[in-house]
Amino acid sequence: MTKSRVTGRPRSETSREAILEAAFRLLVARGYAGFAIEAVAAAAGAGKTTIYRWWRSKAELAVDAFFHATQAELRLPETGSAEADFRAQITELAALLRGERGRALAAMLGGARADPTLAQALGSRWLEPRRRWGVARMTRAAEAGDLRPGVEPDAALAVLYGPLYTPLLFGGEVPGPAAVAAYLDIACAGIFARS
Amino acid sequence: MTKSRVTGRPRSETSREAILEAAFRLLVARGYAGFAIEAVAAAAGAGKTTIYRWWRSKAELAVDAFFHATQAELRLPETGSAEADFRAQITELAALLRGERGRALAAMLGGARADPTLAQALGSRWLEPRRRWGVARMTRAAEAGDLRPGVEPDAALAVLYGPLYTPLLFGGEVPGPAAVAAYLDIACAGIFARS
Amino acid sequence: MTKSRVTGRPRSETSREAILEAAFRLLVARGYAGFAIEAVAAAAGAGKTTIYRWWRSKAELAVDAFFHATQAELRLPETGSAEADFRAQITELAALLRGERGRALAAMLGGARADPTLAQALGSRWLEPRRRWGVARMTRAAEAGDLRPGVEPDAALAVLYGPLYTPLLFGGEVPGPAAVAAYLDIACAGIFARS
Amino acid sequence: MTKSRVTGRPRSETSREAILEAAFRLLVARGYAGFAIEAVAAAAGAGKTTIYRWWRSKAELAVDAFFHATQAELRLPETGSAEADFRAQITELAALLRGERGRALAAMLGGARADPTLAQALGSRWLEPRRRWGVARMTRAAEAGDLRPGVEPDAALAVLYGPLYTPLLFGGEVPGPAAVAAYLDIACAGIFARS
DNA sequence: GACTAAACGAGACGGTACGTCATGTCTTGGG
DNA sequence: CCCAAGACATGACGTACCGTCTCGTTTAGTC
Repeated sequence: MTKSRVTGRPRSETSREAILEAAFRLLVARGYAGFAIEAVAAAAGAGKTTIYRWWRSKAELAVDAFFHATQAELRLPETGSAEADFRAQITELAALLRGERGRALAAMLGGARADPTLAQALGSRWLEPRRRWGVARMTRAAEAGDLRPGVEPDAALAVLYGPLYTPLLFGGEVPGPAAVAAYLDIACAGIFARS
Repeated sequence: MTKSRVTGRPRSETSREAILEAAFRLLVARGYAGFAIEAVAAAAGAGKTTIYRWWRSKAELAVDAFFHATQAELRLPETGSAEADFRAQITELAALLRGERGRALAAMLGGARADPTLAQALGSRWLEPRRRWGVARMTRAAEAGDLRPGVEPDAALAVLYGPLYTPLLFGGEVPGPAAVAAYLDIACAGIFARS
Repeated sequence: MTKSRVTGRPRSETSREAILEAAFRLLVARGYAGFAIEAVAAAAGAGKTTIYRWWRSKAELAVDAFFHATQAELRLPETGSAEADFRAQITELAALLRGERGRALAAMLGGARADPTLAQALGSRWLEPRRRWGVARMTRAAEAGDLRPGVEPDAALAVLYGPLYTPLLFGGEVPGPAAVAAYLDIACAGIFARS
Repeated sequence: MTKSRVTGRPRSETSREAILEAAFRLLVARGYAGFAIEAVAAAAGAGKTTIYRWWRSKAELAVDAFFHATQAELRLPETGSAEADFRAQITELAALLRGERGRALAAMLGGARADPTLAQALGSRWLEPRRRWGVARMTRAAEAGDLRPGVEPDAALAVLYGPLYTPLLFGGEVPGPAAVAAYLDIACAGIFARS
């Protein structure tokens, strides 16, 4: 239990949101390089001190800004068919990555190489929840006998999600719906048993 | 036809190599963030001018340093079986990425998000040659009837290579030999026809 | 007629004294530079608001703190001999300036250059009363025929007090008793008629 | 003999002078408080780095700026009469202190209380040379029998110069020619023997 | 063997952003 | 209405690199 703070001026919610929104806009518009704390402060009409008070690093701020804009927007579906669930989720994810959020995520992924704390934050807040759902769903599919024999959940997830993220590395575009469907056809053929 | 330069002191090969080696070492040791031109110059015992004379940007220098260390080390194999060729090449690539070169490449991939010229340089010098070989090999396999029906070469390559690069994005480790084999089993099952 | 304030919590005398004493201690210990409002508030266990409510500027607070510590400690003597009176008063003043109060005064004199309100406050509360007494005493001495011919009171006071304060300007120490006596010998020889 | 530097781009004299002049102007116009390194850099069209490269502190820069504007303008006279020498030098000094240079010096004297290095710099570069000349001249006068008996050089100098500097402490004006003459009459009467 | 001309090391230059600090104002809940 | 606590916008601090520039010094080939 954290000791609840009772004295002093409370944190300004207005300022917090202005900062997160300015940060997200800068991230989208100018990439992680142009994402300077001073620029965020100026754009948000906030002081640098306020930013440093609440976010320990550029990394934390970037991740928070991303999630402030993304929220719980992504569904983690659950139908009868594991293949349908993964296809739906990945298709939706691809759509998100093709938009502003994708630009922001790509920008952060760049910064993540230079800043391990950003990599870790992204891993624990973005990747890990999806991964947990994926492993669980894949395991249930295995128990239901829906996977081809010898398919390990980890490897299957790598094959399903890897092709989606890779273009972000080399500055390419996230694949469009047709390309996603095409690679999912292949990946699913390798993973799921056909009745 | 550019007029051939005949007079003046010729470029110092010693200096060029010292710079490339210092750059590579810094890239590996401190990531793209710690990869400062001033630091490279100091480590190489060179002047900043010399670096800026021969490399237009950090990006170019980084890429050159990477290839100076990597050379033509990667084989693009050619046996009777497309599947065997891809598995061999990807397994070898995974081994390279797990070493120093992988660290350097990961560092550059980070910088590439902030610096489009680096992304482009990496794309054209690293990714594209491999991709060309991959497309050609995949096309020949298709013509030989080795692919499952409906498999497009682009999508197949995405499924083969994507899982390898993705961990670089989130700060993870490049998969080890067993993990590579496991995901290749799945990917190949989706791509190649079984006799 | 000011309307007497009847409602609300009355001003805390405890807090007022804690602030003045903390201010004086900081002034002595760390000079005008280290004399930060935040530091005073922290040392006094007070809020910054309380300080700003009651003192309009650092200058006012410093002067108040100085006089809170000094009070009416300095006698303005009155014997038969003007020379004796001035020597006594200046000797006593020198002793005071060599102690904590001198350190505080010196600190404020520094701030006074940057802050005219402080200079003015010091002038009107510290210098002017002494000066008034000095002019009056000197005038009476002139009327009594105790001054050398042509000696103007203002100039005489400048010669008497100037050597005392000057070392504060250049970071030197206030002169000790012997040095004070030595310069007073000279100054008095120039001012007072010898019977 | 300092080792002469032979490599690298030589220091820009243009930049050095622009900085010193901007610093002096700011010192005169806005006091030591408004004398910010950033403001100097902006006004001089220089980078902050350049200032920090050549001046270790605000203090050093201020003192250098003052002397750059003052140069060897002050004569240290030498005639037959010690009294005439001192009167000439002090009268000239008073004139200087009443002008821009006086404003700058006053500003620095304020800063000196907060910054001991400034006090020291001023002491060693401004006060000490004058003091050395004063002690030497006074000693020669003593040997020539020109001083009243019992007059110590240090005390005599304090009486001569103290009244000139003291007004700087309390924000007052440096005395005008008439006031200087009046106090010098008194001081000299106490110091010099009359034939 | 002197001359020419480009490359070299060194490092100073004007800048930008960093993360920290103190200022003076404000906004709470509690006394 | 006062108080403490502390968040807020502002703006200077001193540092680290950026990419450009100007030096004096090699180090070839050409006359």
